[in-house]
Amino acid sequence: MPQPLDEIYRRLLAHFGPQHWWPGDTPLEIMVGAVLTQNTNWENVEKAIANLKGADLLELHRLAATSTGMLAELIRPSGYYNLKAVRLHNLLRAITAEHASLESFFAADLQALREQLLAVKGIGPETADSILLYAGGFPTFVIDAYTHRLLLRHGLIGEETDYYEMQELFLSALPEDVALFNEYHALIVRVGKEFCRKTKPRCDTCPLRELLPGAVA
DNA sequence: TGCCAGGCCGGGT
DNA sequence: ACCCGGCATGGC
Repeated sequence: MPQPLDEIYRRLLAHFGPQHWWPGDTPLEIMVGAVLTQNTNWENVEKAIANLKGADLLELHRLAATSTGMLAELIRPSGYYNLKAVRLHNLLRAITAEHASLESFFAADLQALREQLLAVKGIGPETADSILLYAGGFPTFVIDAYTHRLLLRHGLIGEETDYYEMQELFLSALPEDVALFNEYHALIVRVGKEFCRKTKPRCDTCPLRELLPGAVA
Protein backbone atom coordinates (compact mmCIF):
# COMPACT_ATOMS: atom_id res chain seq x y z
CA MET A 1 0.00 0.00 0.00
CA PRO A 2 1.62 3.24 -1.15
CA GLN A 3 1.92 6.29 1.07
CA PRO A 4 -0.90 8.85 0.65
CA LEU A 5 1.41 11.42 -0.92
CA ASP A 6 2.62 8.89 -3.51
CA GLU A 7 -0.91 7.91 -4.38
CA ILE A 8 -2.09 11.51 -4.63
CA TYR A 9 0.77 12.29 -7.00
CA ARG A 10 0.10 9.24 -9.18
CA ARG A 11 -3.54 10.17 -9.53
CA LEU A 12 -2.93 13.83 -10.24
CA LEU A 13 -0.35 13.01 -12.90
CA ALA A 14 -2.60 10.40 -14.48
CA HIS A 15 -5.52 12.83 -14.54
CA PHE A 16 -3.85 16.06 -15.62
CA GLY A 17 -0.62 14.94 -17.27
CA PRO A 18 2.69 16.78 -16.85
CA GLN A 19 2.29 20.53 -16.22
CA HIS A 20 5.80 21.62 -17.21
CA TRP A 21 5.90 24.52 -14.75
CA TRP A 22 6.64 27.32 -13.67
CA PRO A 23 4.91 29.65 -16.14
CA GLY A 24 7.79 31.97 -16.98
CA ASP A 25 10.53 32.03 -19.60
CA THR A 26 13.61 32.90 -17.55
CA PRO A 27 14.80 32.56 -13.95
CA LEU A 28 14.34 36.31 -13.50
CA GLU A 29 10.78 36.22 -14.78
CA ILE A 30 10.03 33.28 -12.49
CA MET A 31 11.52 35.12 -9.54
CA VAL A 32 9.46 38.22 -10.26
CA GLY A 33 6.34 36.11 -10.70
CA ALA A 34 6.97 34.43 -7.35
CA VAL A 35 6.80 37.80 -5.59
CA LEU A 36 3.90 39.15 -7.61
CA THR A 37 1.70 36.11 -7.06
CA GLN A 38 1.69 36.49 -3.27
CA ASN A 39 -1.95 36.08 -2.31
CA THR A 40 -2.89 37.03 -5.84
CA ASN A 41 -4.59 35.49 -8.84
CA TRP A 42 -2.04 34.42 -11.47
CA GLU A 43 -4.04 36.09 -14.27
CA ASN A 44 -3.32 39.45 -12.65
CA VAL A 45 0.36 38.60 -12.34
CA GLU A 46 0.54 37.90 -16.06
CA LYS A 47 -0.69 41.39 -16.85
CA ALA A 48 1.96 42.89 -14.59
CA ILE A 49 4.72 40.79 -16.14
CA ALA A 50 3.52 41.77 -19.61
CA ASN A 51 3.91 45.41 -18.57
CA LEU A 52 7.48 44.79 -17.39
CA LYS A 53 8.27 43.00 -20.65
CA GLY A 54 6.70 45.81 -22.63
CA ALA A 55 8.95 48.28 -20.83
CA ASP A 56 11.91 45.99 -21.60
CA LEU A 57 12.69 45.76 -17.88
CA LEU A 58 12.91 42.00 -17.45
CA GLU A 59 16.67 42.13 -17.05
CA LEU A 60 18.35 41.92 -13.65
CA HIS A 61 20.26 45.19 -13.59
CA ARG A 62 17.70 47.31 -15.39
CA LEU A 63 14.97 46.03 -13.10
CA ALA A 64 17.09 46.55 -9.98
CA ALA A 65 17.74 50.12 -11.12
CA THR A 66 14.07 50.89 -11.66
CA SER A 67 12.50 53.13 -9.01
CA THR A 68 9.85 51.64 -6.77
CA GLY A 69 7.45 54.29 -8.02
CA MET A 70 7.92 53.21 -11.62
CA LEU A 71 7.77 49.54 -10.64
CA ALA A 72 4.54 50.13 -8.74
CA GLU A 73 2.83 51.62 -11.78
CA LEU A 74 3.94 48.78 -14.04
CA ILE A 75 2.90 46.01 -11.66
CA ARG A 76 -0.36 47.65 -10.63
CA PRO A 77 -2.59 44.88 -12.07
CA SER A 78 -1.03 42.33 -9.71
CA GLY A 79 -2.47 44.09 -6.66
CA TYR A 80 -0.66 45.26 -3.50
CA TYR A 81 1.48 47.11 -5.98
CA ASN A 82 3.16 49.54 -3.59
CA LEU A 83 4.11 46.71 -1.28
CA LYS A 84 5.29 44.43 -4.05
CA ALA A 85 7.32 47.17 -5.73
CA VAL A 86 9.30 47.55 -2.50
CA ARG A 87 9.61 43.77 -2.10
CA LEU A 88 10.86 43.33 -5.65
CA HIS A 89 13.28 46.16 -5.16
CA ASN A 90 14.54 44.67 -1.88
CA LEU A 91 15.11 41.31 -3.54
CA LEU A 92 16.77 42.62 -6.68
CA ARG A 93 19.03 45.00 -4.80
CA ALA A 94 20.06 42.29 -2.37
CA ILE A 95 21.12 40.15 -5.31
CA THR A 96 22.81 42.80 -7.42
CA ALA A 97 24.68 44.14 -4.41
CA GLU A 98 26.61 40.87 -4.30
CA HIS A 99 26.30 39.35 -7.75
CA ALA A 100 26.69 40.31 -11.39
CA SER A 101 24.18 37.72 -12.56
CA LEU A 102 21.42 35.45 -11.31
CA GLU A 103 23.61 32.53 -12.25
CA SER A 104 26.24 33.80 -9.86
CA PHE A 105 23.64 34.27 -7.14
CA PHE A 106 22.43 30.70 -7.52
CA ALA A 107 25.96 29.30 -7.37
CA ALA A 108 25.68 28.50 -3.67
CA ASP A 109 24.10 25.78 -1.61
CA LEU A 110 20.40 25.50 -0.89
CA GLN A 111 20.54 26.35 2.80
CA ALA A 112 22.68 29.44 2.31
CA LEU A 113 20.44 30.74 -0.48
CA ARG A 114 17.34 30.04 1.54
CA GLU A 115 18.66 32.12 4.41
CA GLN A 116 19.63 34.94 2.08
CA LEU A 117 16.19 34.99 0.50
CA LEU A 118 14.37 34.87 3.83
CA ALA A 119 16.49 37.77 5.05
CA VAL A 120 14.91 39.95 2.36
CA LYS A 121 11.92 41.86 3.71
CA GLY A 122 8.90 40.62 1.81
CA ILE A 123 10.25 37.16 0.99
CA GLY A 124 8.69 34.46 3.14
CA PRO A 125 9.04 30.67 3.03
CA GLU A 126 6.77 30.05 0.06
CA THR A 127 8.24 32.77 -2.12
CA ALA A 128 11.76 31.64 -1.20
CA ASP A 129 11.02 28.01 -2.03
CA SER A 130 9.32 28.95 -5.30
CA ILE A 131 12.39 30.90 -6.33
CA LEU A 132 14.74 28.13 -5.23
CA LEU A 133 12.83 25.33 -6.94
CA TYR A 134 11.52 26.97 -10.09
CA ALA A 135 14.16 29.61 -10.82
CA GLY A 136 17.19 27.96 -9.25
CA GLY A 137 16.46 24.28 -9.77
CA PHE A 138 17.08 23.37 -6.13
CA PRO A 139 15.38 20.38 -4.49
CA THR A 140 12.94 22.04 -2.12
CA PHE A 141 9.18 21.64 -1.84
CA VAL A 142 6.80 24.59 -2.13
CA ILE A 143 3.90 24.74 0.28
CA ASP A 144 1.05 27.08 -0.57
CA ALA A 145 -2.59 27.64 0.34
CA TYR A 146 -3.68 24.88 -2.03
CA THR A 147 -1.25 22.41 -0.49
CA HIS A 148 -2.45 23.27 2.99
CA ARG A 149 -6.07 22.86 1.94
CA LEU A 150 -5.41 19.58 0.18
CA LEU A 151 -3.55 18.06 3.14
CA LEU A 152 -6.27 19.31 5.48
CA ARG A 153 -9.18 17.94 3.47
CA HIS A 154 -7.46 14.59 3.14
CA GLY A 155 -6.99 14.42 6.89
CA LEU A 156 -3.22 14.28 6.60
CA ILE A 157 -2.60 17.27 8.88
CA GLY A 158 -4.34 19.35 11.50
CA GLU A 159 -5.44 22.97 11.14
CA GLU A 160 -2.43 24.35 12.95
CA THR A 161 0.29 22.51 11.04
CA ASP A 162 2.91 25.02 10.01
CA TYR A 163 4.85 25.50 6.77
CA TYR A 164 7.90 23.49 7.70
CA GLU A 165 5.95 20.55 9.05
CA MET A 166 4.00 20.33 5.82
CA GLN A 167 7.17 20.66 3.78
CA GLU A 168 8.79 17.88 5.82
CA LEU A 169 5.86 15.58 5.03
CA PHE A 170 6.67 15.85 1.34
CA LEU A 171 10.45 15.86 1.68
CA SER A 172 10.47 12.75 3.85
CA ALA A 173 7.93 10.86 1.74
CA LEU A 174 9.45 11.53 -1.68
CA PRO A 175 12.80 10.87 -3.30
CA GLU A 176 14.89 14.03 -3.64
CA ASP A 177 14.11 14.89 -7.22
CA VAL A 178 13.80 18.44 -8.54
CA ALA A 179 11.63 17.40 -11.48
CA LEU A 180 9.29 15.54 -9.13
CA PHE A 181 9.02 18.44 -6.65
CA ASN A 182 8.41 20.81 -9.54
CA GLU A 183 5.72 18.65 -11.09
CA TYR A 184 4.02 17.75 -7.83
CA HIS A 185 3.55 21.33 -6.72
CA ALA A 186 2.33 22.30 -10.19
CA LEU A 187 -0.25 19.51 -10.05
CA ILE A 188 -1.41 20.60 -6.60
CA VAL A 189 -2.02 24.11 -7.90
CA ARG A 190 -3.79 22.70 -10.93
CA VAL A 191 -6.15 20.52 -8.92
CA GLY A 192 -6.52 23.29 -6.36
CA LYS A 193 -7.65 25.87 -8.89
CA GLU A 194 -10.12 23.53 -10.45
CA PHE A 195 -11.49 21.48 -7.57
CA CYS A 196 -10.21 22.67 -4.20
CA ARG A 197 -10.97 26.37 -4.02
CA LYS A 198 -11.68 27.94 -0.67
CA THR A 199 -15.33 28.73 -1.21
CA LYS A 200 -16.49 26.47 -4.04
CA PRO A 201 -14.78 23.12 -3.67
CA ARG A 202 -15.97 20.50 -6.15
CA CYS A 203 -14.92 17.42 -4.21
CA ASP A 204 -17.61 15.33 -5.89
CA THR A 205 -15.86 15.57 -9.26
CA CYS A 206 -12.26 15.88 -8.05
CA PRO A 207 -9.84 13.25 -9.38
CA LEU A 208 -8.83 12.62 -5.76
CA ARG A 209 -12.38 12.09 -4.49
CA GLU A 210 -11.83 8.38 -3.83
CA LEU A 211 -8.96 9.27 -1.50
CA LEU A 212 -10.97 11.71 0.59
CA PRO A 213 -11.85 10.66 4.13
CA GLY A 214 -15.19 8.90 4.16
CA ALA A 215 -15.14 8.08 0.47
CA VAL A 216 -16.41 4.67 -0.52
CA ALA A 217 -13.65 2.93 -2.44
C1' DT B 1 -22.26 42.03 -5.36
C1' DG B 2 -19.25 40.60 -2.21
C1' DC B 3 -15.69 37.56 -1.83
C1' DC B 4 -11.56 35.54 -3.13
C1' DA B 5 -6.76 34.71 -5.25
C1' DG B 6 -0.11 30.27 -5.60
C1' DG B 7 1.72 35.70 1.38
C1' DC B 8 4.00 38.42 4.37
C1' DC B 9 4.81 41.93 7.74
C1' DG B 10 4.12 44.64 11.87
C1' DG B 11 1.61 46.06 15.85
C1' DG B 12 -1.19 44.88 19.70
C1' DT B 13 -2.19 41.69 23.40
C1' DA C 1 3.94 33.46 21.54
C1' DC C 2 -0.09 34.28 19.24
C1' DC C 3 -3.68 36.94 16.64
C1' DC C 4 -5.18 40.17 13.40
C1' DG C 5 -5.52 44.00 10.21
C1' DG C 6 -3.45 45.91 6.13
C1' DC C 7 -2.12 45.63 1.53
C1' DA C 8 -5.29 46.11 -3.91
C1' DT C 9 -6.51 44.58 -8.59
C1' DG C 10 -9.53 41.89 -11.61
C1' DG C 11 -12.83 37.95 -12.23
C1' DC C 12 -16.82 35.31 -11.21
